[in-house]
Amino acid sequence: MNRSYFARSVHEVAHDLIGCRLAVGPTAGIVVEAEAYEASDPACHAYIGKTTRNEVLFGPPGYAYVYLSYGIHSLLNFVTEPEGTASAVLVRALEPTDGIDLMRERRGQERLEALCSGPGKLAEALGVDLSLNRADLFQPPFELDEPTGEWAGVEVVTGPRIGITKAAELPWRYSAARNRFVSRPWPGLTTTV
DNA sequence: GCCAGGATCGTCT
DNA sequence: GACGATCCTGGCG
Repeated sequence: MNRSYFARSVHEVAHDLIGCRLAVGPTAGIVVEAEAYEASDPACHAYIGKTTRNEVLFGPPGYAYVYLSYGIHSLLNFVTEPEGTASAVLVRALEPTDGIDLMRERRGQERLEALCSGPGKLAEALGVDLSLNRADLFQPPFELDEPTGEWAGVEVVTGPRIGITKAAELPWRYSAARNRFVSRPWPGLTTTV
């Protein structure tokens, strides 16, 4: 994987990230849920124009956008599309694979399903905080790899995004089908390939 | 199992 | 001064 992977449509990237392996330091997991936020989208932080906080969204792709939600949780995004076009993929859930004991320690939770099944949870489990805002996804501590083995060609389903009030009806949430680590299961999903 | 409530702070008006 | 791209706990059935 290289930087041009992120220079595509935010929707393509969000879809294709499902099944990819994301490592941050000694912890890692498979991406099983992600959401797309594009510049023309009222729910996107870039919608209001460039500010100090969202500046990285307007820059080149393949960088991390991390911000604080509800004053408590750090949320991890990947900047997509060419420089000048502001969009990002929110990483919403992982299936844990590496450093699981460390994740348990950081999260204060034992259940495997409770470690990375939500954007705030996975950031805490991976040790992602505001200091990683603007970090290059192609440099340590990040490591990203395309799907291998059973994850190659995994079935992806789409549905409405979660936890937003603006443009909540757009089906820009992507997740692995039949996966118990997604942040929230739902009935009647549309299946894509 | 479901729901209500509270924690907590950077960012923007 | 208000508002979140959230999470956990406790109460109730």
